[in-house]
Amino acid sequence: MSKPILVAVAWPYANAEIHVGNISGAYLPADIFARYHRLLGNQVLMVSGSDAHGTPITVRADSESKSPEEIYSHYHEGFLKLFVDLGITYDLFTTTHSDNHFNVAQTVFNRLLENGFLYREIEQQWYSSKSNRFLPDRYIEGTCYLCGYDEARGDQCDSCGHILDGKKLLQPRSKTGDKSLELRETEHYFIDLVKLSDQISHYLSTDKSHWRANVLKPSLYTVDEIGLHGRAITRDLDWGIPVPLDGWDDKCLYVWFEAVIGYLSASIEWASNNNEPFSWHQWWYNDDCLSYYFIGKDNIPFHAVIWPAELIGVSQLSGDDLSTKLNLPYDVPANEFMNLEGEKISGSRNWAVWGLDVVERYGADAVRYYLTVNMPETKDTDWSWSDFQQRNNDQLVATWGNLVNRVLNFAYKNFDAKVPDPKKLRNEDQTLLNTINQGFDEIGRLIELVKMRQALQEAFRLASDVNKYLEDQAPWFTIKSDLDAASKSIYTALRAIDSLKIVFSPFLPFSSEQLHVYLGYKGSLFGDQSIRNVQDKRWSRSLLEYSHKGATGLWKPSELPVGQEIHKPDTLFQKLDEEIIEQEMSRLGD
RNA sequence: GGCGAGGUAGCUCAGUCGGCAGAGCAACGGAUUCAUAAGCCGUGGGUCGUGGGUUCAAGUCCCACCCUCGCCA
Repeated sequence: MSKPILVAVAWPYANAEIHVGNISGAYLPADIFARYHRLLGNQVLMVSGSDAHGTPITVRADSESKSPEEIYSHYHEGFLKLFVDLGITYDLFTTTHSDNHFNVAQTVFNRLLENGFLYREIEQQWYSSKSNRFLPDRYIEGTCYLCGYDEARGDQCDSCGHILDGKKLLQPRSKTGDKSLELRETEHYFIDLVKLSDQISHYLSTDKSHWRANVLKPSLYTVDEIGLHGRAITRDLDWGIPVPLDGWDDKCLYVWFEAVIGYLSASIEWASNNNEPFSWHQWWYNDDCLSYYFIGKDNIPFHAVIWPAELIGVSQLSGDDLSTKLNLPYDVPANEFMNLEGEKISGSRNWAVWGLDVVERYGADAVRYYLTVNMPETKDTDWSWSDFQQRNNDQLVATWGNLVNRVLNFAYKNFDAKVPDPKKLRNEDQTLLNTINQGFDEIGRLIELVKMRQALQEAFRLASDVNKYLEDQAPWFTIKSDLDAASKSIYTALRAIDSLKIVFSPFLPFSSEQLHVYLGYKGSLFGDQSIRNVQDKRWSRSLLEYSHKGATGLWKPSELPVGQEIHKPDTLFQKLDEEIIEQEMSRLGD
């Protein structure tokens, strides 16, 4: 039975490059999950995009004398390249800066307004009479009203550490030195989370036993114990999505409100790009669809509370008259953070391992491997270069890479580069194959529970079982006296690695594809990724797509044909010299 | 200060319903050679942060405290 699965992945904010912590936290587990479900034959829709709007991007644009669009485009292009190089197979990776997303976000706003979940309120904000605009707190500096430090930021004082009310700063000025600031009243729309809080509470209390405690507990606590309060969803800002009301077009939707709508808008865009404009209903108006949101822990409140609130409040998009309401998240398997050499990753201090950089130097699968065995599923974990080098050599290369190499080489050299005919298999052969067949169920179950590190560990256990089997059978010995026994052993080992190729493929897709070729298969396990440019009414932009067309991989044990030709093998993974530890360490820091 | 997460082998981490402390790597010993000096067999290694409590039995449940990290005041 083929099931629709929505794989919703955190939207990277387009004012910084992606580092290994971001990858390990959200993008990689999502890809493993999506690839596995595609191999099972489920209908996967994996979407995300660049989060392009908001104040941090305008701040950066100002400081670099560029337009916000230039900033966002620069990082967006880098994201696309990284996801291709690393094999993160989004069916669509788009952007919030698109006609489609503007339309959907504005529709959501209007719908919430119609349904009575928005209200207006007047608040005070700093206004620059020099540049004739409101300035968000992040733009403001001044003297701390608590400790007198004269370079406090609008949201926090770096001297005394207190969170500040930006409106109380003494001698306020903008980051660019503008002192013509005054408090002015401005009106904004708020989402009425109080009105929605019973439904959120009910949602979070019903059938959530599969949710991680680090996601469910704080969310329930916020809703049931602290209580929700209304939140402003508009800002005085010109880089963003205009509020779709007469007289409000100088204000924008607040970025936290509109970016999460991207999951829905990207699904709609995907459907439209594929000329099936309503096919997204299958993932959004369908009780049978399971939607998984892969995010980091910093995003939990937005995905476990606010996004469900928006969906409940919207109920259905205007004009849709269907038997179900918009689907709420089935699971939000948020990960903790990955640190680097024991310290928090920090782009500004150059304390980071950048995705594009590390994939270029060590290859996608080596990086995917290390990020999976070290995935912060239950607590913060640490990227250590010494650990990376050792695990690469002692596990990835030694256990799996070497197994493939020894089996393929033996068959290539001693059996005329063909899969030998085992005739009838012995008990010990069948026992090994049975063990591996059971591995499909066990590893699949773990992936479905989003326990990726345990799943990969099980896969390695199977590789180790094959190594043991080879030691027991010693075909390099029997081939001298009993060719039939050696044939049975090598046939069994080939079939075992052919199965393991599938088991490893969600984690290590590139090397599995390579092994697929070495084993003499035509075609590929997965489909293709491609980047292309599209022309909106207002903007030209690029997006990343994945097509599963032509993919032949299936989540089931090998049926390796006897006599199939084996290609001359080469190593799947490279050993790393100890020197890289020192080299990489010296790159860190300023 | 409040909330949350965490503290288990040299390192990275599992540990479900309370039932004889586990895995991988590292270390040490052994047999072997098809393979990227790889793989295989075996061994050692722990006051489960500290102190109390409940229990026939506590890494696990309860209380207090110490330390680390994060979020919020």
